Order: sequence, then C-alpha cells, then structure tokens
Amino acid sequence: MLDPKLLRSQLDEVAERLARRGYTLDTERFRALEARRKEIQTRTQELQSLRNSRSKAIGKAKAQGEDIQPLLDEVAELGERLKASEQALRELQAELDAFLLEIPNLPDDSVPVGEDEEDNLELRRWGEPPQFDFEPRDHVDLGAPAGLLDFEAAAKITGARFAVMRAGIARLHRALIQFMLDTHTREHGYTEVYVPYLVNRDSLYGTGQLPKFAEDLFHVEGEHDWYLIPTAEVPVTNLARDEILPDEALPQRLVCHTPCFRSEAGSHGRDTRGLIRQHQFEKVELVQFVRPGESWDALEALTAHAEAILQKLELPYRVVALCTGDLGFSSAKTYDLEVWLPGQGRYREISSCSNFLDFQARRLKARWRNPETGKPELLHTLNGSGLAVGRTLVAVMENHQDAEGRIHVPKALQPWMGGIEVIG
RNA sequence: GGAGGGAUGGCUGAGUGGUCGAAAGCGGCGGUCUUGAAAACCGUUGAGGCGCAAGCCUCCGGGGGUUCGAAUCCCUCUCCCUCCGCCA
Repeated sequence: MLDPKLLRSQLDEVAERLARRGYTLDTERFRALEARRKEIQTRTQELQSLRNSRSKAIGKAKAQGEDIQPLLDEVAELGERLKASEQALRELQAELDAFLLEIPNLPDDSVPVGEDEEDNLELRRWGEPPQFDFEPRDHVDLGAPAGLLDFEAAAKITGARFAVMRAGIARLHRALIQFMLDTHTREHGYTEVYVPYLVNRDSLYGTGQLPKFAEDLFHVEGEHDWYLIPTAEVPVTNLARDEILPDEALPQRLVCHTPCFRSEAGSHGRDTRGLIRQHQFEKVELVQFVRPGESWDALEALTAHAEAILQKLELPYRVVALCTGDLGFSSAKTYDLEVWLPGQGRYREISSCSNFLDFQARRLKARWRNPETGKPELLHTLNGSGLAVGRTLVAVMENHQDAEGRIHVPKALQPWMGGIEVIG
C-alpha cells in the first residue's frame, strides 16, 4: 500500500508515476473520498469529544450526589447522532481502504519506462549458450522416453500441469534444492526457515496477493479459510507482520524452500509442454528485511546471490531490468534472471528479484525501532527466487545434455548427488 | 473429539462500569555517583489517526451489543494454554 499521506500531498505526481506503469489513478475519486472522509471524521470526533466530556460530567455529578437527570436529558439524542456518524465514517474508510489496496507500488525512477516485456532492459549476460554438434533435445524428450519425467502418470493421478519424476531426475531435483539451501546459508549469510504451506487471508493481504489476485490462488475447502501458498514469499515475509524488530535484528536474510501452488487460471495454452509452468513446483526463496536506507544495496546483493547459483551450475543467463509496464504489483524495481534453454533456443525467467521498499511493510505493519528516533518505522522488504527449482532442473538437463541424451551433473552439484555424475 | 483456563503497552503482569491509555516489575533512553564499568538512586518511556499549532480522536485479541459512560457486563468469532482421548 502506498502512503496515504503521499497521496494527499502529491496526488498528481503520484498519478504521473503510476501512469508510467500503465495504471490510471482515479484522482477525482480519491479527492472526493478524501474530502468526505475529512468532513465525516471531523464531525465524528467532535461528537465523540462531546460525549466524553458529558459522560465525565455525569460521573462527577453523580459522585457528588447531585441530580443528574438534566445532564442525561442533554445527551439524549447525542448517542444516535454519534452512532450514525461513526457508521458513516466506517463505511467511507472501508471504501477508501479498498481503493488504496488496489493501487500498485510506484516504480523507482531508475526503472526503464515501457509497456510490456518487450521493453525490458537487458543489463548483462553471463556465460555462452552451449554449441552442440547435434540437435539438442528439450527436457521432455530427454526425460520422458525413459520415464524419468512422466506427465501421463501425473495427469492420471491429478490432471494437467503436474509432473512425476523418477530415479536420477527425482534425485537431481532434490539435490538442486539442497545445493541451493546450503549455498545460501553457508556462503551468503542466510538463515534457513521452515514455514506452513497453507496461509490465512491476512497473510495474503500483507504481501499483496489479495485482494487483486485471488484467481491465481488455490483456496482450500473446509472449516478453515486457508490458501495454498503461491510462493514462500507469503509465509516468510509475513514473519515480520505486526512486529517491531529491534535494530540489532536487522538486516535479516532468510532462505526458505517450499512447494508453490498456482492456479494458472489465465494461462491456458501457454507453456503447456513440460515443466515450465506447473500448478505445483518447488522454489528456494530469498527474503530480506532491511533498514530503509539499505534496501537498494540489498537488492543488488540479493540478485548476486541468485546469480551465484546459476554460475555454479554453469548455466548461461542474462539479467534484465523489468520495465514499468512489466513490474509486479508490489514492486518498486525488479531484476529478472533469465536462463538459456537450448530446447527453446531462448532465455526464460528463472528468478525474479524485487525491492518493495515499504509497500509491503505498510500493509504488514512490519516495523523496526529506529535507534536515531526511538520510534517504530516501517522497514523495507525484498525477495527473489534463489532459484525456481523446476526451471533450474530444466536448464541443467538441456544445457548439460550429450549426443546420447544423457545429463552430465555439473561439478558443483556432484557432492549432493551421491556419486552420480551422469543420468540416463 | 471431551473438559477447563486464558488473550492488557517492547516483554512479564495488576485492573472495583465513571480523571484508566491503563498499577508494578523488566527492558530502553537521559542523568547523579565512578578513572571507567557494575550496583544504587532520580527522571523518562505504548501504538496509530487528524491538525500549521494548541489540541482532539481511536486502540486493552477480532466483530457486534447493553449504557450518559466499557479493559471491566452480554453475545459471537479467532487464537493460545492445561488435562483426557486419538494420531505421523
């Protein structure tokens, strides 16, 4: 959520910056809501003040044994007016809150202006796409024939967009998770956390999945109002919800492996082949809570931590700055890491690293105590994939294949593979 | 699943329907003392909103109700704890 004070004081500037990301802010509506809010709030508070002072007077008079009936008559219809006014204020505030919750974050000034992913800005490349003296296969052709990847079995058990893995590929998949967790904890200073995979509504509001993106989520039926997590970002970032962290506790670097569940409601017909877009996939997520002054440096560091995984796995990739039109709802700036996939002959997103500034923190009431002022202030949140495991598996298979269709395990990963160097 | 007990400021924990936004302790901050530190002592210290300010308003798990007035009474929901049962 944006700072309501900012909207009140610099509405036109805010509207201009939101327009860059293709969002039209209804400034007239906001002005109208604000004007009414101010009026009703003032009136309500006057009535409350009057009630408070009258009630105190009654208490005092009663204590001194005076006749309180005249005073009671005086406030006779005050209660009704106050109740009506409070009700009106509540309704208007709800309307205003709903309006504010729909507004995306302001793009940082360094974000390239553009409409869609075509306008994203490539910042750098690492590694060379491998040259094969044979026609490289995609991961489905590499895994499916031997049953190492089995989409038919998954379709029978559940449906489309699920996968079954077996033997060496299942092992490789698990090794990637352990490798990522160990690298981030041992080399990048992250603390590993384990969290619930089902979350309540408050958590989804906190990180911004609700109210706007309910259709992307799986909602669990039953007595509890729970949702399957679409990313570890939700439970992990919500660790800071309603907290006031001491200065010493910052910055916090958290790494978490979870499965992720996405309905993919709007993506029928896209990426229907293979592991690229699944309803269930594993991801190792990096989350940071930092002091407000530190978040831009933290974004660069976090992105480098995700890149380190690709480098160790010898996977060619490029770093892209998302343009204003492609930016996620809560993000002020996002770097995507795109890995080279020989099977598709192009770079595909494998990690998305974002600085949310105080946008999530405001919804979450995630704060720290600033030692300079002694007061609680909003902290900054960041996250990034480090990495999406399913897509990393695809990348390893396709980039490290040989003419016989076998997969060569990258050196850095071998300690996690129990001696297996070649799969297939 | 059955029975009971709870939810109060950064933390622990008092609280009779009427100066209670809330005792006390801890912690934090400032000071006295000290070469310095500790101890002791003194002072200070909840969060949020509106307003240029003075100030006003809200908040004692969430929601609703009773009342001139609710942390305190009633209803409801959520969460936590203890015991029993079941269970990976």
